[in-house]
Amino acid sequence: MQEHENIFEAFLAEKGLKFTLPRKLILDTVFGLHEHFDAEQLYDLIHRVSKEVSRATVYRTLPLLVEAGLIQRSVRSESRDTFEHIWGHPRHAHWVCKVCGSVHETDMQDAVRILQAKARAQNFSLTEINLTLTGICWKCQNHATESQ
Amino acid sequence: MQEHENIFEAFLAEKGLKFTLPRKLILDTVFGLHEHFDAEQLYDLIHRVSKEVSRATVYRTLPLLVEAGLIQRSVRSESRDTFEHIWGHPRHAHWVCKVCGSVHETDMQDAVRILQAKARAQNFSLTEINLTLTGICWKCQNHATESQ
DNA sequence: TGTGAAATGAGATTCATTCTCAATAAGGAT
DNA sequence: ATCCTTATTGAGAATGAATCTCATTTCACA
Ligand SMILES: [Mn+2]
Ligand SMILES: [Mn+2]
Ligand SMILES: [Zn+2]
Ligand SMILES: [Zn+2]
Repeated sequence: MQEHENIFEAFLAEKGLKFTLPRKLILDTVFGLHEHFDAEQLYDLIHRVSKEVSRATVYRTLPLLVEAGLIQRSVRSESRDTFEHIWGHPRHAHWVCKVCGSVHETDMQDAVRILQAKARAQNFSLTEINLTLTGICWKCQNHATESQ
Repeated sequence: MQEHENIFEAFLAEKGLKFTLPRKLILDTVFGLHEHFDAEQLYDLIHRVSKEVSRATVYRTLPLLVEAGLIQRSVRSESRDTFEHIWGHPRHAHWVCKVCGSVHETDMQDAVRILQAKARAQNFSLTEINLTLTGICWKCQNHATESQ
């Protein structure tokens, strides 16, 4: 059994909930992915493997995974909520280009340290950090320059 | 004429758009507010003063204000997009308590400096910073302790 | 005052997400 | 193994924020 399964099972047990097959399938698919994803993409992916999980269960399970600290909401893409796993992944910031829509990631350990100190100072028990930087990427700036 | 009006008018002119009465009403209401708001709240507020602005125009104007750099999307509240003005306001981080839902703000000039340096280093033209920290506030932690 | 483009309002539409509820599955107790 | 209670599920209906449509109005400028 993989560690994220242990974590989720323990989390569910704590709340008197069951580690069912649909929940296991969803969890494993999420941790088999290494990109941001939304509920619909996840539902499609699971369906390639098995027809066992309904859309409703996908939508119901995602908030449980968030609560368990395994995933977090990420940059909202168009009109959909997106997620990414955080368990086992370093904190990173998202740089969103408002021209081409690309999303880059960078390390943010230095900023994280500052924020964690701030959280301690005000007695805030910090679990998620969501840092999104919006602007124009270097590629799109170059395009703008060329076309002048 | 207030400065945000000048900025918006210049922005619109640049794009061949007009600084109309509905847009002016929306802008002034936004800058008369000093809290986070969503489109519906804004629409209601404007309606107390005048029946001149439709819901559609509110929804259409908000992205223009974002593009003009006057407001930005903020912490998503329930299912609605929320906004806050940024022009004339220092950057701040949002601390969201996942128990009571409260949203606190703190200064983040130090983190901003780090991020701006990072943006320069990778040639990213940075216009918006959105930093949301999720966890449990000190009040809710105390409640949890008391009830044990 | 006339012209063309931009803007608007009312309401229809979209579509991601949540909800409902009857049917199942889990798993502890006996 | 069988009961029993409670959690879970799937299918589809419902919700509702946001967007779109399009006929009408306003604007800027000549
Ligand atoms: Mn990411
Ligand atoms: Mn704020
Ligand atoms: Zn770009
Ligand atoms: Zn709280």
